[in-house]
Amino acid sequence: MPRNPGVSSRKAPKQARSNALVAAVLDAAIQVLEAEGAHRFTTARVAERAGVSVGSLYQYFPNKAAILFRLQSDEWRRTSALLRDILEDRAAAPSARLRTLVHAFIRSECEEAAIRIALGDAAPLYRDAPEAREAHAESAQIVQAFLRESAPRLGDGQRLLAGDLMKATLSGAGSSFSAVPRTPGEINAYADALADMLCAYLDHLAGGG
Amino acid sequence: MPRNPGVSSRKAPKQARSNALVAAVLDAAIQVLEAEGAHRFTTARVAERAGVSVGSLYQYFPNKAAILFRLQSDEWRRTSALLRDILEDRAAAPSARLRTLVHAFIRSECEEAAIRIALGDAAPLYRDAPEAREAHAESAQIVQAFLRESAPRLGDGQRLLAGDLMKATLSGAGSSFSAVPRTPGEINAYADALADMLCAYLDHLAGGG
DNA sequence: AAGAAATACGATTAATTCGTCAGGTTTGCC
DNA sequence: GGCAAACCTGACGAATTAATCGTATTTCTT
Repeated sequence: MPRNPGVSSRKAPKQARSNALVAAVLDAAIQVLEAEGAHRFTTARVAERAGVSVGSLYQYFPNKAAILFRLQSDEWRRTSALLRDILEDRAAAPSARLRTLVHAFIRSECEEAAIRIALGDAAPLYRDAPEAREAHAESAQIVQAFLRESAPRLGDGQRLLAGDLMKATLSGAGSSFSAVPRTPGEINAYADALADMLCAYLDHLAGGG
Repeated sequence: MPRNPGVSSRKAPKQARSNALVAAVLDAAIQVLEAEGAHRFTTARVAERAGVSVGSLYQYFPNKAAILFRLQSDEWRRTSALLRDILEDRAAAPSARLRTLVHAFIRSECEEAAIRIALGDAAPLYRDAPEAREAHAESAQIVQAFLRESAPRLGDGQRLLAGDLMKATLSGAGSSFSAVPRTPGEINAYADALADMLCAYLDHLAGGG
């Protein structure tokens, strides 16, 4: 779709003010995205909100997509950390961890729904960037480790498949659910139902694999 | 986001040539979407590909979003029909129907992946149209009827929740899976895994509900 | 065949957008 | 102070786009 001109930093900031500028730009980007939507997200608006000039912005981001990619990238990193923190806690039973994860994930998905929706709308702009692939690999590995522990009798192929499916289910059900504003009660009930489903599947895998 | 100017037909075609024109436009729209992506989907390109002028196009569609909404609407109708055909066939056991549905759905999702991805990318343009709401209600009702039959002991609230969850899972897992090209073998394996998961959940609902 | 209604055309307008570049300003250092 | 590197600025060019409207053509009716 749009070109794929590399989405990494143009140059690294060296002085304090340029670091502050990059931070201000990213902050402003979130605000613009949240307040105006993906459709009105322009470098000019971001620069204005950040209190800098477009020229400065383009000194640290090669194009508009790079800003969006950076935001999405940070988001992915936070999600990976969440996965790791919860799924690697071997003090709790696997199904309990899974349930905790689902609740935490759905809650966070709903809290920042506006940003995530806007970022999703902008996905066509950065989706095909080569830098995007590795981001998913990390969370996939965490899920694999979890499955290796909680369904040890599963073959490698089956485990890869199951991991992909669980990841897709979590993120698909999450974004579908958070597309409309939700009350805390709804969030809890939905997360419980989703946890029921994933736990039932985990049992199925561990048992009759 | 973009205005919400109503997305219904501007006027109904009355003569044969105008009916043909509308059909040609819709056909061309699919081709443009598939060949160029949502990002390059313009009324001018659609009109050119259809062999008509922009002016004619705007006589039957009030704006660009209306064309996209129409395509998505047709897609939703086909999916509803699929749901109904498979889930209402009371000759087969519920879990068998569910498995059949998952296979059919995932296969169809992969067959027309390019269109669906492009249509999804364009979703911000028509998502907020009031006409969109009722489209989902129909498929929700079909799933509710299925659950009323296959998990009769479930309370109304639980059933609504479970139905939403199953719908979200199906479509979320489907679009996530079809985001990359797949071989028939992969499609089968994934559909089986997803069916396993949904069937395990259905058992859970019917049993310990 | 003639008038009315429906349909088709496409140049044009007004708006928006991305990203650049020539030149000014600040910082750090001797 | 004075110099160079880093940094900042914002007007501007080039491109794209959605949708209109005055005019021309076709079809229907009588």
